[in-house]
Amino acid sequence: MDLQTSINGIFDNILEREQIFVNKEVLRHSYTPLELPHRKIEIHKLAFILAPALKNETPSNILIYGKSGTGKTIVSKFICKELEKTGKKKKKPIQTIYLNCEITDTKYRVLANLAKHFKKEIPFTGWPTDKVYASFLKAVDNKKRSIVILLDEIDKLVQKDEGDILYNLTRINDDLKKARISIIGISNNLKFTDYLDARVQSSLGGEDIVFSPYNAQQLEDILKQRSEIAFQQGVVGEFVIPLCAALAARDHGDARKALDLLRVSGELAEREGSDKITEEHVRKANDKIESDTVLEASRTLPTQSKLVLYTIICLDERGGRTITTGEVYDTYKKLCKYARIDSLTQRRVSDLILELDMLGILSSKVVSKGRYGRTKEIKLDINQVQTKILLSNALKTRNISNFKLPQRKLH
DNA sequence: AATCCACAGGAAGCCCGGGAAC
DNA sequence: GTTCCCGGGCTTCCTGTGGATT
Repeated sequence: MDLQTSINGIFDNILEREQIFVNKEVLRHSYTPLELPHRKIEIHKLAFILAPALKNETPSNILIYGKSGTGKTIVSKFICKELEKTGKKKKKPIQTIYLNCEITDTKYRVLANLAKHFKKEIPFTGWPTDKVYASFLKAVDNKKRSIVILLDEIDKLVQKDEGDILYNLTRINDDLKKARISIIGISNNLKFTDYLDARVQSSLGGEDIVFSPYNAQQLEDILKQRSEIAFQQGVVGEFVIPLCAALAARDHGDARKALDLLRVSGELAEREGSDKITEEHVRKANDKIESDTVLEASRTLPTQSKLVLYTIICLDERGGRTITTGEVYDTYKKLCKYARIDSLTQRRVSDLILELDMLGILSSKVVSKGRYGRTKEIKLDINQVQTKILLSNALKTRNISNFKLPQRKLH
């Protein structure tokens, strides 16, 4: 009976306890606030460059640089929205398209995705790329209009050697009779133009805008602005926002990180049933975010990468010398044999280690040991105990937790 | 100064699954 | 069905290299 009554009101109880947040969505990165603090100059510059679109002229292509969490995406999206709005008011058809090149990461997909915005369905794969291009061209050019294409994380395309799509896109106006296309490229990498074709470089980089990282004070302003909408009055402790700002500023002024910190701190406080967010919550949130991202990354790793990571953790536990590629490969091969899984070549494993590095799970550094060759020195950046348990669970059909490291060879 | 280790990491090409077109 | 494309994972083969040792 007692149990019944307490369960009956379970959601009421939870809702009653929600004394921290008013609107949590405000703290997510996808949320666009009405005002973007400390980005006035950039907004004006962008607007100035894009304004010709409203006078039936083609705006210059633009390149936007800046590290992650400096507001590049949000500012560009904001401006595009405004541009469309004004275009509608003035009866000038302007369409803006947002594409993230980390997801849409090949020329085929970029073109297919663009074509989709003009009601042209193109299969995931199958067509020759030039056919997709032609089909996109036809769909766009069926009436007079201005189009602004926002290519986020454009450096990913170049990295994957798909940069020639940029050449096509920057020259597309030559093939168009009615429509006009401008491109805004957004890049995290300041030096990515170095890898571009000189012709693309000149036409894409007509205008450059650099977003510098926020400093701690600016981050504080951003957090203050959002926290006023996000939280109940008086729940945010005095030093909470400065601490979030300081922690994020240390991480190259990443506003996303600052917002995450604040949100997770709030969630932790809420879960504890506390009615105030304290600095302690922020510290806990900082740890939680770090371990969550790493664990999540490890969980979604393909089997072979899991095996490689497991090998490295085992070697690291044994301690002693620094870990090198050759050592990892030897042990990995034994582990594979033990688990009855086909092993990959050293070349491939070397790439897998690099991938783990890029995920922030480990850091590897190429060092030369003189007579004893050149190799990568590998250092783990994660909570090994948790990750090891997670990995052996994920691979439990192979029973790898019983795997014993072979005796260390004497050098 | 020459040698040589133990790899790094580029290039090319294979194989496979997914899909379209004929 | 066959034949064509695309992309991703992988192998094979390869050339390159920093610096301790000879």
